[in-house]
Amino acid sequence: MFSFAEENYLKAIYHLSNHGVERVNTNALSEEMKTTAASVSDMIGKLSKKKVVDYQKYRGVKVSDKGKEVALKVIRKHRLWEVFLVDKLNFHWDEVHDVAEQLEHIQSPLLISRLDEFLGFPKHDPHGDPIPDEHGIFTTVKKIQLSALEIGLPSQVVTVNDSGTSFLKYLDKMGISIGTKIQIDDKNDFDGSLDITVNQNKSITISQTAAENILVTNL
Amino acid sequence: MFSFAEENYLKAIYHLSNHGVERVNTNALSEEMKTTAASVSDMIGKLSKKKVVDYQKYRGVKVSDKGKEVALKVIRKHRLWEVFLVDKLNFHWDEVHDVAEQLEHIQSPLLISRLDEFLGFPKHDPHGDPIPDEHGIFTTVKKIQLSALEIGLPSQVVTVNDSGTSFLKYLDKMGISIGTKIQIDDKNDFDGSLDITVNQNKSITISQTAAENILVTNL
DNA sequence: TATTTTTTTTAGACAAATCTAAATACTATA
DNA sequence: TATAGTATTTAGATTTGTCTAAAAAAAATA
Repeated sequence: MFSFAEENYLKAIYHLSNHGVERVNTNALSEEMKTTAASVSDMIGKLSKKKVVDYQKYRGVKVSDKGKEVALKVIRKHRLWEVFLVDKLNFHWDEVHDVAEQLEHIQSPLLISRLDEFLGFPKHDPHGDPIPDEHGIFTTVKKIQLSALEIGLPSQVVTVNDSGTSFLKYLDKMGISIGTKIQIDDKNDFDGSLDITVNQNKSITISQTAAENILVTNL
Repeated sequence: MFSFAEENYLKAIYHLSNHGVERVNTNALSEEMKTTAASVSDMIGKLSKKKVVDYQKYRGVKVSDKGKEVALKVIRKHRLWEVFLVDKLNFHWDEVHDVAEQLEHIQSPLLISRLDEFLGFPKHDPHGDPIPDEHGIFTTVKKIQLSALEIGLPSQVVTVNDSGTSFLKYLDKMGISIGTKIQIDDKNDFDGSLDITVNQNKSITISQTAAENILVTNL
């Protein structure tokens, strides 16, 4: 039905458009896909002909209802496989992305429903991102950047913005993972770094960059 | 390193050449791959340039040492995934082939070694075929076609030659699976069918075709 | 051994996904 | 609003894997 390349483009468009709301421009997409603007133009033309994106020349692109459905199916598969890798095969959360990028293209509805069941119908992947159900429905909690949290308010880590290995390893070292309770003790204005208390027992300082990539929810 | 198509060709050549012993001719390969002889010629040329097959024009092809290694890796992955599907996701043995054909191309040595461990280092897939270890080594038992078994000798099913759904469903109906004990009571010369006793308690008659596709070992 | 039949290879084309380079459209600025 | 600069698209090529049709080689048969 859809090639790997087409599925990857749909996923990227969906992602960059904030779940299909805004239009995505060609250059942003070429950067995300690590390819040229010309290639993006070509592919968007094809996707448009297949009615999975709404495309207006020079005006960017967004997924159609059908395209959103395809994108969500791929995302569902990606995240379920990530749970499998971490929960069953003892992968570390910074090791799963590349493998899941491959596994997400396996075509077999039966496989995915059985995998979902085998994993106990998880609602979130190892990075805290929600897993859409077979109809593409998923729940979101209201989340803010840790850097935007008020001093003194208790919060809990729900997800991270950067799935790169180096960031995830940094979080490990700091003792921060999905579900970790965090409270800001003080903000250092000169560099934006934050003094925080982790799980009510450990005080550390983290950079502004790190704090912007940690998303928390108020408790 | 190798495309899906290349991996599939190597696997087919290895298979048709009886584990790389004999030369495989173009037509046999085109039938196996469900493609044209011209396409096979093209692909063999590419594989030959990559030194994974030994190719002589008009004289057929066989895998080189390097090619055998690649083929065995793919076969190992295919069979491990089949075990996963049957043991963990409750697939039936006639449902696993198509999905495993996709999963066998996932590239991640870590994934495969972890999967192997998770499955308890299985030695055989659900159809009774041996699973090569990470070095491509696997053990075989001496097996003969059920149709070639002598009357009266006890035997046990080790594998089946035809992994098609209809054959596997037929075996289920007959109460035959990997490990089933079979003894031939009589051979009917006019059509080659066999009267057999299954697991020492059930007498049935099976066709010559079926008997040729069931491989047993003497007990 | 000459001829027919079968098998295999070559030639030329096509679709998918990509690229570079050039052309075009849009945007921002003077 | 004309112009410079940026973003986007088109044109033309390339690679991979496939195809059909034709040519060439090998095998079978008379």
